[in-house]
Amino acid sequence: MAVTISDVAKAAGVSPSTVSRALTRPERVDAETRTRIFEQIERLGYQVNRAARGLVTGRTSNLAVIVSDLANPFFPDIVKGVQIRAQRRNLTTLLADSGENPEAELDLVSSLAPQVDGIILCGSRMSDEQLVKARQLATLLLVNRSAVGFPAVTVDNVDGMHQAVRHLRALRHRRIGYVGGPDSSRSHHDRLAGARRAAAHNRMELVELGNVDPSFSGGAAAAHAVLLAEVSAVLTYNDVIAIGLMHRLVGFGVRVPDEISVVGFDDIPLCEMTYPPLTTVRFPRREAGEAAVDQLMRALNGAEPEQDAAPLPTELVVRGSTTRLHVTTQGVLS
Amino acid sequence: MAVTISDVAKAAGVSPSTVSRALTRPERVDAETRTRIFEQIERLGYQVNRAARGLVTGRTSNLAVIVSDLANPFFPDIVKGVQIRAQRRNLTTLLADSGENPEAELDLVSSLAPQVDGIILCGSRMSDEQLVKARQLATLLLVNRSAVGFPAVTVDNVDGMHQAVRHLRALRHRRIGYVGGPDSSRSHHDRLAGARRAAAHNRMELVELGNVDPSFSGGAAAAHAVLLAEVSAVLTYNDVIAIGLMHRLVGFGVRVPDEISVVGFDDIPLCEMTYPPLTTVRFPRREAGEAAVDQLMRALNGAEPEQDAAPLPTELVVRGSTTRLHVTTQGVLS
DNA sequence: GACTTGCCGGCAATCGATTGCAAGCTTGAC
DNA sequence: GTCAAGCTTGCAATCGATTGCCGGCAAGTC
Repeated sequence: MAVTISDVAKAAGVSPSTVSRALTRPERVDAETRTRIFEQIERLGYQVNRAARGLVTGRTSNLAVIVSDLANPFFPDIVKGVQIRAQRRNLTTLLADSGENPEAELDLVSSLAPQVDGIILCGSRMSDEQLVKARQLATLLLVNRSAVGFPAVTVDNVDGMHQAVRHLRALRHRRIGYVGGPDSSRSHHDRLAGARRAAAHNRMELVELGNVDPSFSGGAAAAHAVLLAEVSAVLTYNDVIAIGLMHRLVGFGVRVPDEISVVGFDDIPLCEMTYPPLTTVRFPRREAGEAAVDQLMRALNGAEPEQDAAPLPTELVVRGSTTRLHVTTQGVLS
Repeated sequence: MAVTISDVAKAAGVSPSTVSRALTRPERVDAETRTRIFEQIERLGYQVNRAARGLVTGRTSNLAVIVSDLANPFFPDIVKGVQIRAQRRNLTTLLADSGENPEAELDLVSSLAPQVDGIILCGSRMSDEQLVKARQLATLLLVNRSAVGFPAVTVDNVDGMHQAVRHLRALRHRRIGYVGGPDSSRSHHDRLAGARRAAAHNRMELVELGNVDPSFSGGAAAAHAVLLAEVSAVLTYNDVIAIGLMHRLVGFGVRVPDEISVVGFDDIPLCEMTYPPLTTVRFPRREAGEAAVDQLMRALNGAEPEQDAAPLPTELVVRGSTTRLHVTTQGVLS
């Protein structure tokens, strides 16, 4: 069987309590005894039994991440960020997939709650009421979603859009479109607001092209609206929409970026694999994952959610789907 | 605090042992008592404390999945399959990412081992020796990798390639290429063998175009070899390579599929999003994930790995990256 | 030299389940 | 009517840690 704390105690010539103390409050045990204990721990390959520890402390040293869809390329980097930080803190990560279903998400929270110290909700689809219920079950932390009174990790969507618009402005575009995401999404509204403000600020015309499902087919479906709007460039709610849109535009024989420039949001790995590669705004996913663990731990230690951390910075990534506008209508050729 | 087994016992007017028995061996307790107990469990919302149970039974009811890279679109569906089956069996899933690093993978196994009943290794990068070491730490199950004496879930790579080759044959191709994956990969060898045999069987010429890294850039790097080989169609080790290859070919101005047909393997979600969409062979990932849990449980109950389950079936998915060969060289125009 | 103070470490209770053993009861056979 | 067999249930030990409490000892104070 496995090595227990008593084995170590016997080998080091102390009582089990002392070994336990050496592990959990090292300063409470004499330096010499401590090193003797750690030598034996090393030699015997002792590992704490987390079940036993959890039983008495009430803490599991587990944390859960719930994402809406594992296959969505947006999430892996967030999860990786979480894992990195969690590992450093000696926490184990459980990962669950809600399948975009708010009820399933709430069920997951309730079934995961007893097994974890806290839960990180990535892009939660739950309503505010459901969130409140969920909070009674476990300590929560939201990523890329915010609700009053909940600790959250957010990114600077508004500034990201500013950068994108400025980029298009520099490339001489004047009339641009925005293909929106789900109306229920907070980040959609932030991004739209950012686009509006930046367009106004740069004296550009912004055509709002409605909301679509944040999926490949949603983006494809927006192609008609984009063409009808006669814009020379399009911003989109996210990369997946942008990629679907480009796909359909190319299918129509429209040249990207020569006839229409396209800008995504998020910078998922796919962006480099499309033809042309997609210009986009980077969402700092790994950083968000790491920050999530830190904030969750802070919340577990009783911090107020009021101390909302500043949004994480975003950054424009220029690739091949945007280019300088060739003005031909007025006879000006660039 | 949480509801315990004693609370339920008190409420139902029995001893804690009886409640425990009702939970773990229902047939050992009187039917009437049992229903009384379950009523109280329901009413009080009792949930077993898994730490406490684990402490005495030695089982954690946890299982781990280790993948080489979470961001690889190949894995999510496998993980989903695992989660579905695990949930049904009341198991919790831990997910870890080895970052393609065999040593890190072994470390993960050793740190996860005490917390789980078994570990599912997806496309493990470990050497056979490392696998043997890992086996001493935990009960293992391999997915998409095989090694003698280890229980594994595999798919029918050979037949998949047969289907792909037959497809190209029907489209009149006669001289085709195969861009290989890592030489260390078992499935690469299976797929190559399948391609060879199928080509011979269909009287086609198979040009082996070497091995590349199974990544987007690996695929792109193979473009020159493909062009030099003067083949009219290419099979690839996997979809990611195929997509990288297509990307580069299009960059060279080569029309896909008109000049060269391309076939991938795996059927990752990306295949539908490329232009043209990629013809490929479906790797039944969700099914593999589900089978993995079942087989792992069988292994935990002491089954012999000899009873190797049959490989899961693969299936050709025809999309837009393959087309009928237009024979122009001999003056024959179709 | 007596007494206070504080560090160090052991004892024993505890967390919430499971399970071997045995007692009590019912049932049925002889 | 007695006794064996079998079913149901409770008692108490156990899993492997943590932690409050207390005693022993050394150092420091007056």
